[in-house]
Amino acid sequence: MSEDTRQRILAVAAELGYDGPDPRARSLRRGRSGVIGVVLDDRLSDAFRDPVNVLTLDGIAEVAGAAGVSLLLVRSPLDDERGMAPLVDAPMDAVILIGCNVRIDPAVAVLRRRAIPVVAIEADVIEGAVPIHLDNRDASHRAAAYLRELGHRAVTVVALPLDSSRERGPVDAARERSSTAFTTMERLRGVREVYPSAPAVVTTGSSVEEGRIAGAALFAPGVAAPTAVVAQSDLLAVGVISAALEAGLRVPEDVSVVGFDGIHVDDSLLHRSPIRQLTTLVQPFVPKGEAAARAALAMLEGEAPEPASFRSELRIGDTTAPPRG
Amino acid sequence: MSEDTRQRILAVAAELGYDGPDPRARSLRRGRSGVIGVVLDDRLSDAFRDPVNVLTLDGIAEVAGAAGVSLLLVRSPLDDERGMAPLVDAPMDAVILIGCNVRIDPAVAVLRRRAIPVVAIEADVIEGAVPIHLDNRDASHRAAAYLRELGHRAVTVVALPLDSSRERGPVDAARERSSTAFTTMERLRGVREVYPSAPAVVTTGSSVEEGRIAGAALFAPGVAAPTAVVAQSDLLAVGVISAALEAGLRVPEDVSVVGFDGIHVDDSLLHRSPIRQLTTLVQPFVPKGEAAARAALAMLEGEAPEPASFRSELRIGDTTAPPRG
DNA sequence: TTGTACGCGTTATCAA
DNA sequence: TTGATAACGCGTACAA
Repeated sequence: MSEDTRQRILAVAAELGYDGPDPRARSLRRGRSGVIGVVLDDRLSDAFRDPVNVLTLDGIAEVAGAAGVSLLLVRSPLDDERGMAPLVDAPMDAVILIGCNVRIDPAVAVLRRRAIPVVAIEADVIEGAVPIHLDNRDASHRAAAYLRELGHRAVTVVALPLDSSRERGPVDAARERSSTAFTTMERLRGVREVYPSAPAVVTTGSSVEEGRIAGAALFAPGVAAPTAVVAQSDLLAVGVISAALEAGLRVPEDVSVVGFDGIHVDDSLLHRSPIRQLTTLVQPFVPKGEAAARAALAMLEGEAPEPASFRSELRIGDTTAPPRG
Repeated sequence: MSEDTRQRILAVAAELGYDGPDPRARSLRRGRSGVIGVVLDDRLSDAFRDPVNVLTLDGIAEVAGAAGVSLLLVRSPLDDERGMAPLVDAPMDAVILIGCNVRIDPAVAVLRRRAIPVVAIEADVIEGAVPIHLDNRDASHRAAAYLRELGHRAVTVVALPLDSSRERGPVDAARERSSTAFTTMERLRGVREVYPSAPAVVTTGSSVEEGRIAGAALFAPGVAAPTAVVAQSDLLAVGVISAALEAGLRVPEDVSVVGFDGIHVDDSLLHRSPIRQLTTLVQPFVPKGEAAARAALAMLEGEAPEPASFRSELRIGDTTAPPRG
């Protein structure tokens, strides 16, 4: 356009107090909002307390940020119909599901019909969602196999939640069958492949405190304590260790503990013991998040998304040893 | 409407594959998107690494979540004109600025004209923004006064970034004057009220590694080392301590270190020393975030927002002691 | 109770 | 290069 016209327009615009395009109208017209939704399972304030989520977000943010896309944090829809509102009402071009234990098929169905791309991290197979996979089952199998090599026979699993009800306590066949938490079940199955009858107790979430509670029950006087515990997260593992120490047991001499995740663990209780490094399965959080974001962006561009698969490594620390006697 | 009509409508809707209201159109028409933007200063992936941001987000998420509002994470606009795009393009009903060192007045001006409420946490006075205040200056003053009581004379400040350029190195009058980082300057001024000529070195951000780099320079052989260091964050303090230990100095016998924030600190280097608790200024992150979110929600409802002011407490740990001799 | 028309602010298209 | 017009999908107000 001519400089003349340009100036005239700018003048009128300024006079009218025009502040540039309105994002709402723009996104209506273009069908794009420049926003990727990230669905977290917990209350956001809980989610931020779990390094697993934060590290995964880290990877997602890295890729999304570079593409000029913002992240919308949404809590996983409750079973409640009305609870689905935030997910359905929020303007998003794509959605990434992080560790969703809750069954959110109905919500995903809505997103599908809207042609909103969905990427699912470590979820069960979801029709129409691009999977980002982690070898939860195989990795747990390897950890269990390691304990078997050490000579352990009595192994108990301290598990993540089985479903959104989040009841604490021992896992029985019925609860297992009705579980909606894919990651929890995969990790449990991996251990059962080595220890078919290993008992499991479920917690209400991944935290040191929950691990401590579960551990306190395991190491209570008068109960036959396991010689090894497979915790389904590092936070739980730290809690279990702490409960063991409080019960007067030594780790790893009296009881071995394995974790999962490979986060940077900090707990003062550990530091009062000679333990320096947790035996755990180290998973690649950041690359996982990056892959998820890349898949989401690819789908936005109409390209074929790339499913991705990641592998965890067993890191031998000093919380595992052969059983006594 | 009659049941008859209702059924007919539902039938047609299903037939046409209607999936409920489109969020984009709905938000255009209603002028609301149900989204609060949270502006962070760093790349999001860096921001997630800083517990300060995470804890503040924690508080925001708590309140926002309860109100059914989602959070949109946006990176602070670069000085670059084009860099403002994400902030201006994203559909948001209100904006919370977290620790913005960069001068974002232009962006805020746009938001103001759009009548988008702005809440600023620990920012300099911004026209039209509701302030959430922390006693950075007074708190730093108290920490410095404590060092003075102990008898320290040679105190150096290890500072957060002064501006978006983020150049490492000593702070001179010119750089101080041109600083855009309000929090950094307030904390520095607090110390200077007690030690008017205390030298300061600036880092590129709040991290253990940056603290280590700054500390390494302070404790280099042949340089007159300070007897006390005021670090402007706990992460920096940990780095400084670690550098001191590496330089063969004992903390607090040879050098005292004060932090800021009161986060849960974890660093294996510390645990190889007898240090158990950092002397630091503990600030109420979560309440601060909650207050910010409440202010944002209030403005959305057209109510008068409540500015808030928070106070930090000096927590005496074992990283401070009288100077030698 | 039901149907219809308009406007929210853009952007895309087409004609001049 | 410029100007006019339609359509995105919803909510609301008004008329039938």
